[in-house]
This record gives sequence, C-alpha cells and structure tokens, in this order.
Amino acid sequence: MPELPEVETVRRGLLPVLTERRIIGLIVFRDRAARRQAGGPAELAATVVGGRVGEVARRGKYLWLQLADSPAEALVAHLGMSGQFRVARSADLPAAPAYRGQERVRLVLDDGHSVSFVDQRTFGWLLADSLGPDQAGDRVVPVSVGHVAPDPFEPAYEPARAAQRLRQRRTGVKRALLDQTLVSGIGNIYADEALWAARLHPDRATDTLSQRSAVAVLDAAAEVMSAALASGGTSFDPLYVNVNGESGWFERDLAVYGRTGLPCRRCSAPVVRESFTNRSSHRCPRCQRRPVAAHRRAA
DNA sequence: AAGAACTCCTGGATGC
DNA sequence: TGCATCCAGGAGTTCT
Repeated sequence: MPELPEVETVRRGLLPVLTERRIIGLIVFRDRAARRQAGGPAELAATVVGGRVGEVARRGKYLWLQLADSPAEALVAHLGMSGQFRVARSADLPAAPAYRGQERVRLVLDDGHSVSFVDQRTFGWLLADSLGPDQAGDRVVPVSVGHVAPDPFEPAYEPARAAQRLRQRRTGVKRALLDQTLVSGIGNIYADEALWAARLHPDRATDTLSQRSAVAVLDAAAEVMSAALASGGTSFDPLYVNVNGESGWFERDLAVYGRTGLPCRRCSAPVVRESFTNRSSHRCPRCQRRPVAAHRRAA
C-alpha cells in the first residue's frame, strides 16, 4: 500500500516530468476517480486544462500539483490502495484506457508526454481544489487537505506535541497512529513496524502511555519510513513511477508486516497476525505483550 | 462530539 | 478445471 515513503517516491519521480509543464488535456476514463469533484469529471478537466505546474507538493499520503493560469489552484491526488502514476510519450498511447484497463485519468502535457493515473482497486482519486491555510495555520495546502496533520518529515511537525495529542485520545495506540489528523503518512504497514520497534501492543491504551513512550513510537514510525524512503528512492524508471510498497525493495527489511509465522527478528518467536478493524495486525507475541491496560471498545 | 463501524472496489489467491 | 469465496485496506461517511 502506498504510504508516506511510496508517495514521496512518486512525488520525486513526477518532479522532473511535471515541473513547469502546461497541462493541455485531461481525460477521465472512470468517473469514480473524480468522485470528490463536486462538478464531476467535466469540472475536473475544465478547471485543470490550461494550468501550468509549479510546485509538486505532499503532506502525508496526499500529493498535489500547484497550478498557475488555472481556476483551480491545485490538482490533488490520493493513491488510495493501488494508485500509480505512469509517464509515457502521449503519441504512444491510444485514446482508450491503457494499462490493462486500469487507467483512470490521463494528463496530456505540452511537451508531448502524458501522465496516467492507474488504479486497480479504485480507492484513489483526483480533485481540482483551491488553496488555503491548514487547520493549525502551519502551511498553505489544498482545502481538501486542511484537516491532515503535518507528517514527520515536515518542518511543522513537533513530536512532543503529536505525542501529547496522541495521549489525550481514548483509543488503542495503533488506531491513533493511523489517524491522519494526529500525524499523517502512517498506514497499516508502518504502524505495525513502528509498534514492533517500540515494543508496544497495538491495543495499548493511548491514555496510559508515558510521554516518553509516545514520542518513542512516533520516532520509530519516522525512522522506519525514512529507511523505506532511502531504499525506495535509489532507483526508478522514469516511465514507471513506482508506488508498490508490498513487493520489491523494502519488503525484505520488514520486521513483522506480512511475516506471519516467521521468527521475530529480535527474539525468534513466531510473528502472529490478528484481525484489527476488518484488517490485520502483525506483531511479536513475546516482544509486544497484550497490556493489562488494553483499550476496551465501547459495548 | 469523539470514537468506532460501515462502505466503496478489483483481482489474485484459495477452497471445494 | 471452474466457480464461489476470501482477502488486501485508506479514508470519507454514517452511526452510537
């Protein structure tokens, strides 16, 4: 799943392709990809075409292009679970969707390239949006991203403050890590990895954490995402902006995610997989014992 | 109103 | 072999 490191890798791949390019066409092949646009696919195309790309920016898992000469000030993208961007010479592509029918939107650029949003599971989306201050007044972001907290790689991110807010919650620590309004960029993979590194059970009640251990688990998340970015950013094909966090570069470095039954890298106890909010959690049953003060769900 | 459940979706893997 | 079922989950929406 694309989480912060994967989205940042995409951003870096798009940077040289899109910066200073004018968008001269936008084709929506699947309306669902424009479902967040109030005026639908037509409005998305109408507001973006003619725009010139300035900054290629990111907060957490949200990516956006700042646009000049456009009624929309930004084109926002979320990759969902399976979104990718592919770059091609537009002449190479027919007007019909490519990439095994999974192409959802295509941007045509003024230099003869096209950038395709490809998304098998269709949880991703694009949105033409205006800019405004975020909720904390830290940064100007698209309005649709205003509720998202700074991610650990941003100057505005303060671990001590994030830890305090986390401790004020009445929930389990994994739920809190996945809450993008607390700290952004963390998904299921890096949440499991951070909890393993900090030796915390996913259900540990947030309001029983010391400030020290709350900071520790946030620091662990930042560290593991930083390491993933370092290995993911080393090489990528300009024609394929890689977002695949499951297979490939970082998978062999994971400690618990997807390693059910394999030995814990610290203590060799077999990693267990447990159901969590209709998904799964991976943990070491010895290093991450269920606490007495586990968060209890409301009856 | 905070927190948790529900919902959207596709295709590869699994089971009989 | 073929068909049915399961499974992956980010985040907006709805419910309690």
